[in-house]
Amino acid sequence: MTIKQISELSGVSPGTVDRILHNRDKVSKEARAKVEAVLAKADYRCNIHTSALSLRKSFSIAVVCPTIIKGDYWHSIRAGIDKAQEEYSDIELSVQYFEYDQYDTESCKRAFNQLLDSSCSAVIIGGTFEEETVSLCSSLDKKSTPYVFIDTRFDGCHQVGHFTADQYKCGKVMGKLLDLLALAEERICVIRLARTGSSHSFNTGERLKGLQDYFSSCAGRKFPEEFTLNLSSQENNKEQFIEWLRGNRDISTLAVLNSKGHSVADLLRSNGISDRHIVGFDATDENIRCLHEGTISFLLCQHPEQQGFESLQRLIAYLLYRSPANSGDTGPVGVEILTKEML
Amino acid sequence: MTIKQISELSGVSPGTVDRILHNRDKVSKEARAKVEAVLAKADYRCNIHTSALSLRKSFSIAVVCPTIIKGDYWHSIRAGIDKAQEEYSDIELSVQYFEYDQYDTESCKRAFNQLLDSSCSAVIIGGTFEEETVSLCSSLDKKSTPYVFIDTRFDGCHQVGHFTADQYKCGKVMGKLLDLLALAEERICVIRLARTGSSHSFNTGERLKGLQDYFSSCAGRKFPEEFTLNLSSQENNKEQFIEWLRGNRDISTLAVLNSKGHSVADLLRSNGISDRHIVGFDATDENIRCLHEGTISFLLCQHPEQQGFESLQRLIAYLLYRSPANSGDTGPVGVEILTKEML
DNA sequence: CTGTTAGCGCATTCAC
DNA sequence: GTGAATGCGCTAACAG
Repeated sequence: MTIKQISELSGVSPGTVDRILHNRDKVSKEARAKVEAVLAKADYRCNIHTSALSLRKSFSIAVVCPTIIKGDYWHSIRAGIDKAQEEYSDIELSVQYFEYDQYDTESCKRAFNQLLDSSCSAVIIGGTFEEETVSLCSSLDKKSTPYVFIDTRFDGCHQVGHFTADQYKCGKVMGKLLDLLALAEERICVIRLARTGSSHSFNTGERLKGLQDYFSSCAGRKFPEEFTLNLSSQENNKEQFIEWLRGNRDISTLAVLNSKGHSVADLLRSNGISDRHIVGFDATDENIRCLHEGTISFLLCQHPEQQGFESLQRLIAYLLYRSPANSGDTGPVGVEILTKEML
Repeated sequence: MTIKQISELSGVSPGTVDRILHNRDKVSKEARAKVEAVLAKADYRCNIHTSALSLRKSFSIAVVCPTIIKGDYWHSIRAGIDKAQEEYSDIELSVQYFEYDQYDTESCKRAFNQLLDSSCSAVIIGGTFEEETVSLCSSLDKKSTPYVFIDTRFDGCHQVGHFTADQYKCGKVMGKLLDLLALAEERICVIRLARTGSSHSFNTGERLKGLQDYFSSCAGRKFPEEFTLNLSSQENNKEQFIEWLRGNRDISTLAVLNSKGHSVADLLRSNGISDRHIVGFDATDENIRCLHEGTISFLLCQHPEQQGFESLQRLIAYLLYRSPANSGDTGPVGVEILTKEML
């Protein structure tokens, strides 16, 4: 079913049909009536590719995100974005990255300002710092530049889409895995990694909530305890942790709520502790290595590639057709459990 | 980079460039040299959509598969095929299904013959019966009709692609889950569902192998035992099974190697047995219900939708461009672990 | 307000 | 052997 066919069926010109479809210009009531009558039963669907071909618009997409490190989370997201660019190669897209140090607010501000100076048609935001990100969004709103969120979301923004896993569910699933790994009388510990800045706070918070809720509804099991570990500066904090583990052999199972599971795994290994289970997040190269080695038992993964792909896909649809904002969840991307056996 | 640009850069006409790109006609050495020089550094990639637009070919795809039941495995595959058809809606595709009863060789033969009578451009094969499928493939080979396999594969065929999870790995993963669910002193039982016909034998065989290999390398754990359960005819076989379970309370964990986990779960429930764990395959509606109810602990899932999507995508690429056969694995689709908490 | 036309990238046909 | 012309579905600009 093409525009031409519609026009023939309704006795008007293709131009008019196009005008009605994209409610571009003023159209007479009669013409509209005739065309819509045909449209009602014809299930016409616009061919996005020929449409783009004709529009021959070119879009520049900006991506702001934490520094992309090979084999890391945002590296996979970029892979997904690349794939989408490939898939829609008939649409002229240029993608520019603005990376920032996720532990440095100033670097983030700088990246955001650069982005605002560059003229871009749409933005993919991988935000870390709430205040700065919200401010960025309101600037974009003013310029009516559409944007989507990946991984995080903040309230009070008008994003066109939002791509992330359901972190609360992730936490629940993690709870179940921990529950399985630890025998009834053993203890579970959630390791909170101290970090400069408020990074990932929303996601890890949701995960913790899910985890706790799992254990609340779980009779006959001690509630997991928490340990705050500082991997960066104070050496003695690490040693304290190791000592604590040595002194509490019944702590059999450790949860790491962000992608740094490998750091904990390596720390244990370098101290000759090999009788604890670790469950972590994200299939980064380092974490995969630990899964291989057996120092991590389970990894919970989002689908970063899919997130990247769908983000760009969403923006393209929006740029071409202003298709409805769908600002809520865009079909929340799922969680995946990864084990050594799957590698 | 367009054909026109290439032609300008190399000082020939677009027609000639096209001839060279698709090595269609005889082209003079000089022209070829000039164009290939430009091509070498220009990384031209044909725009599949405009290409299809111009070719305005229409393809008819045939799908042969076991009867599609709503909420079942092949239903999801069809969803993926539909999605691909949507995504490539600029290419005129008609998809026709030939379903057969997977427990009835004759019905399968009938479907295969119908398929061969219908003239189609390519085939997606969800085979069950080896002999019949191999024969179908050789008929298709003779007509040089390309085909891909979903879910199963048989040797001696010349498929253009093959979309399935790695069943051996699935088995290993299942082993790990069973190992986790059952306490050290408890026993694990693999339930083999007796079925008419040789259905799914390859897949379940691979799964069993993986499962066994997991436990071989797993010290201090009894090897899982097997029970062959006949759900269809003999009532006493079921009762025997229930009695056996009642008499062996240390059998805490049951594995079902195909998608019928829900049948076992329901059987236990209707007999008031609720202290056993079940691990099964495939996220069918029935299995999902059991996961919800808590009667199934884990489901291992392939990505049937993705398999369907990629199958059609692969065929399109092949039909349009005879792109290299890639008859091996086409990036084996992964396995996924599903739990109640993810729902 | 509406029909006509040209052109996007590509493949084919038809003159040369 | 090769270039020019045409049309696929769609949009935009222009002329009525």
